[in-house]
Amino acid sequence: MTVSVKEVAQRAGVSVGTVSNVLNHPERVSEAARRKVTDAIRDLGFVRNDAARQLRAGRSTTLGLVVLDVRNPFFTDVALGAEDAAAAAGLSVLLGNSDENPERESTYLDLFEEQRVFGVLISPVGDVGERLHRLRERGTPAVLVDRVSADETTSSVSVDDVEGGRVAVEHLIAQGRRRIAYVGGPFAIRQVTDRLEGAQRAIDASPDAALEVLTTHGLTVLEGRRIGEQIAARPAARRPDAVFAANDLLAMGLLQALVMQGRVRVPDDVALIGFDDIDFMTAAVVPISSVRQPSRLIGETAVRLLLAESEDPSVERQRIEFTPELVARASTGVVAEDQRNSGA
Amino acid sequence: MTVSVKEVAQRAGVSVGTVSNVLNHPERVSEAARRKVTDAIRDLGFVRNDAARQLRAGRSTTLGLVVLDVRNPFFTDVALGAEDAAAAAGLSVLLGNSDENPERESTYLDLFEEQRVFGVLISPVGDVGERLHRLRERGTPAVLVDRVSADETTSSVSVDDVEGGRVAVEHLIAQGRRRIAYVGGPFAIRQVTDRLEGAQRAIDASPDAALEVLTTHGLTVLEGRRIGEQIAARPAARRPDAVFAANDLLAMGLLQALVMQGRVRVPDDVALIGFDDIDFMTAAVVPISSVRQPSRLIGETAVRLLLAESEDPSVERQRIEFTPELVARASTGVVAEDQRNSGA
DNA sequence: CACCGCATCTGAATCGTTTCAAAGCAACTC
DNA sequence: GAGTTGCTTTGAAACGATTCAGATGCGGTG
Repeated sequence: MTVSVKEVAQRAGVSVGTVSNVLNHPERVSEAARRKVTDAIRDLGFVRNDAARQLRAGRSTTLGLVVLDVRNPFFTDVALGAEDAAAAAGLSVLLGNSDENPERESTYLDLFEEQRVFGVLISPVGDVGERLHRLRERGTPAVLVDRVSADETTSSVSVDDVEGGRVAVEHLIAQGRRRIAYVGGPFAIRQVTDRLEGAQRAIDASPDAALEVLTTHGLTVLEGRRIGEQIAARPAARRPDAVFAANDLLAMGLLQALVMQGRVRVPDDVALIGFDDIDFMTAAVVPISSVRQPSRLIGETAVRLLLAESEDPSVERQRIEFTPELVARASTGVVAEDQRNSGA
Repeated sequence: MTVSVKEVAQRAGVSVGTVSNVLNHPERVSEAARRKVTDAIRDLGFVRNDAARQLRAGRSTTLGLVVLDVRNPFFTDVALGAEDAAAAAGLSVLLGNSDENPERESTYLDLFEEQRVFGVLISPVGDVGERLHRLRERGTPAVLVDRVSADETTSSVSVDDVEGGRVAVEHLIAQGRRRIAYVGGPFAIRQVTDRLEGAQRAIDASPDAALEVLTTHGLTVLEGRRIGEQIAARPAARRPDAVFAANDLLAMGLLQALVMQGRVRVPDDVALIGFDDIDFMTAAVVPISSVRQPSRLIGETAVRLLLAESEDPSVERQRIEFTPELVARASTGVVAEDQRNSGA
């Protein structure tokens, strides 16, 4: 059924070793032999069996990336950055979607480990320190993405979520808002907690501001819509005058629910700010303010750190933390002259 | 470094065959032996080497999915559907992003073939008939996604793009528009051509309507913005009164460019409709009309067909074609009471 | 012409798992 | 007690690519 090196060797009239050399070390092979072998490969339609190759090599040329939610453009952007950087190093990326579910996360890690992937990038749901430790002991390096590493053994690439949260709420306060709601969850996700902490700091710095926390079951448009409906249903006096959503998908859902009911005006009644600054924010009913993360760069950097660690496992671990950037738009009362040029 | 079955066997005091049986056919093994083996596995931290397993088995439990653009929520939804269906069959999905680039597409197909993936799902850029034929000859089944198969040898799951295009433009005409622009490209992508053909049909059915074609280099927000700026820059009399965008990302970009310049009102001056009906459309500045495709279902169905073909390679090929559905919103002058509940 | 160095080629050994024919063993039948 | 049955276990063979120590051949040298 499948053509193997042996058959190629036979057809070309050389040994299997020579075939392998043509494939992997062409400089060691004479012009004539190379010709014969490449011809035979073409004629027979030979395709290298990666499993056999890996078995011998001990490690694959694939790296695994586990994200919290593939539907979130932030993560597809991270994946894109990772893919680029990996491709440049001759690696490819296997993308897993944990859907904020620790079990699925664990399943993907198992899968990656069985595959002896080159390395793992992960945006974890819960605490994976122990897990990554074991992985590394068995020779698979790992890098945390969008989360600061808790110990010295793991590199990480992230954004200062606390600062991001602080900046977001500071901005809301600067716009005159005082009764602020934080929408996010579950709190097992570190980003959710950190952004809240940042929010709290900004509140603490402003004596007359108050923070209310509304918990969601996930960071999705649907959950945002649910909370938005709750807020819209309240009597006007009991509504917050600003909402900081833990990410843009939530913000999107919130906006839909608030505006479409027609009862709440954004930003007049309620200001709104999200987090991530995904491309779609500019095009929202009311362009939504957000806190921008350099998503592609995060992916690229994570791969770079992974490569460094894999080349020299004793290399010092790095915790790279980017500083997020406030992007103010109409949803927080800033008249947006917002022709930003995102993308390439 | 790595623990193998041999070491597990030694530690447990049994043969390697027994270890393998514990892993793969536990019912064949006595309770006592199973205990000893599982204990040894735990103690040693044994993790199966998938490469070796595959080498023996001849085929992996991973399937490859190549999409045109991971950043397009339509494709992540398809991927999600595929992932679900695959997981139910004990398979996992390797996601590749061709970025509408035939070379990248080809690279992913090579990669998948070397990996001896279980099967390939592909939303092709150009003509891959020949390529898939060769793949199948070597034992890897393939299913086309979001594209009708050109021959009898390949199954496909798609949406009737011609009908979708027709419905979209028919709707624009019904809303009183006559000078209609189609925005899309490159035309190597079949969906782009088919949707145009549908548009043309609707135009042909209405003697006083005219169609103008504006070509883009890709189906992205950025390209949409570029064309939108061109349209906005025209004198009002030379503008179309309706735009049909080949997909939602383009529509999003168009909307941004049209509305944000402040010169063109949507839908008053220019009506706008997209294609795919991604989640974000409801939340746009002006909620954008679209043609909905059952994206998750497409992914699930594709996996189903792949499984069928892999079980019995002689099974009859199917071309499943879903009928897309018009979703009218404010961007085409329909007052949207649009609380649709998308997602789970 | 014997010897050397160099470039090239060879093929057995190896990676770790699964499979499967054969063997071992205990219980049971006649 | 010989024979049979059925359950477990064994261990060598196989999967296909890569590696590497040694073989081969060739031109050049003294």
